[in-house]
Amino acid sequence: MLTQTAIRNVSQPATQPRRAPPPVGATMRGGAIELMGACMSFARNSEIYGENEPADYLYKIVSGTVRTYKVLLDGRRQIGAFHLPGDIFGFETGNEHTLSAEAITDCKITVIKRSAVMALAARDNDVARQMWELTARELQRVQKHSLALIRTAEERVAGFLLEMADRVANGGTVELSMSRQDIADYLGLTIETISRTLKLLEDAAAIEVARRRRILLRNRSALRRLNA
Amino acid sequence: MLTQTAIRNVSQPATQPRRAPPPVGATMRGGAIELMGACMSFARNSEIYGENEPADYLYKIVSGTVRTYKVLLDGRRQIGAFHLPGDIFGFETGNEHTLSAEAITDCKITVIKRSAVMALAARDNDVARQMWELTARELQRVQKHSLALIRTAEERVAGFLLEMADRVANGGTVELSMSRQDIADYLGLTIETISRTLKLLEDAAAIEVARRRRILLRNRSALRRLNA
DNA sequence: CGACCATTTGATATGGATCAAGCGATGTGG
DNA sequence: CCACATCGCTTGATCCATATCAAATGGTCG
Repeated sequence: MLTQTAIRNVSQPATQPRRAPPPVGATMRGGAIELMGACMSFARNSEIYGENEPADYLYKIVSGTVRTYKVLLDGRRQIGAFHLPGDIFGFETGNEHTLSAEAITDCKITVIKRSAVMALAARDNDVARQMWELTARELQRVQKHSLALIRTAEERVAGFLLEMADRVANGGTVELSMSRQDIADYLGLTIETISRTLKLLEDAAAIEVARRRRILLRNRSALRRLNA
Repeated sequence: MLTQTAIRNVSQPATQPRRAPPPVGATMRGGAIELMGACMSFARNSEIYGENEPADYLYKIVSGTVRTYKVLLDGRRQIGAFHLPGDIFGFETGNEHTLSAEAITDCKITVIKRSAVMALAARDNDVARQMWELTARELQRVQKHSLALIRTAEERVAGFLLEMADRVANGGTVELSMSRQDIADYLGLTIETISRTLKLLEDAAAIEVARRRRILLRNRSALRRLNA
């Protein structure tokens, strides 16, 4: 049984324990940091961590989608990122999370103690380098996203679809795991604008909305043109 | 003699050589990375590096202000960051700069070969750690900025003033080194909106525009309220 | 089948952009 | 030293993209 909360609300405690039980450690294998924590499950819409909580763990997604976000005083929500299988999230500069994280779909996530990684990084500077690269890659993603936020609705949506296509595309098909509200809060638009813009792109034969969350990219260069 | 170009134009070659002559090396001193490059001068509005150029150097500002930015196909310019004395900029994940950098005022900048830092980081993982922290801090700054971009004009301007106050404030006085156009391109607004919003804040007794680029913060909590 | 929610669609409102002067510093050439 | 040009900024009038408000629709799940 899954709790299905109104998206605008603070998510409820889910069927899964909200807090990570102490996971074990980290090691290097095949050039990548292997996370050796417990593999935990998170139910749809459950909180993984909250803003301002101590950032004691790193998270690597095995399956499912995660959103990180911030809620302003007046209730507006800004989604900072969508994380997909393979992505590592939750690392911070300081000791506290600056955003909250929630499971968009049911998720399996490997959790690792941050202190373990830090200790490893202090000894093995290959690990340190990888953490740096991870951070740098994230920096570039956020930088790109912040550029996107000054653009028109059409450009933002086109850019979003191309981004998702790069990450989850199966041929020309993009299967979206997030709602229109999530997309809106990611792009700084409203659901109505998302909806209308998708139709606009469809009318322009750039995409096809097959099922609500299944988008077919019919003309990527048209989308890319909007993205320059 | 300083070239004073229209801000919307590509900046011209200045009196100073645009490309860095090979600087020397890096070392650790007192827990911070000391940049041992040539200390170069850049004239106002001269280019420090361009988007897509190889990122062979890191830059540390001794004096002056720098903007990093990107110009979209249609001519819109987005400023990614303002860098002030003490700031290090120009480090990238990849081998190319993703933004261009220009001197807003005449600048003195210490330049260091990236390869030297990387080599040092490979041996000394204290250096590696510092580079990581630098990147992480930058990530947080960009994340904060991208949050700002979905807000109202008033909130963005208030946030900008508070940010600058933290960085350059002399008591309640903020001396801005950048033009209204720079601020506009940083906040994703127009100069007209910047101007009107400043007046709005002035009418609300939150600030006082003493000289055009000298802003007095009269009521920070009012500004902070806008920034929640 | 029926209820609920996510999404779409339509009508209207509005914040900020755009277009167009006007103004006041700063610098320049006469 | 002043007249004038220029540039950065402000102010005003209008426009437009997107938000907001309000139904209608349709997919999903009990």
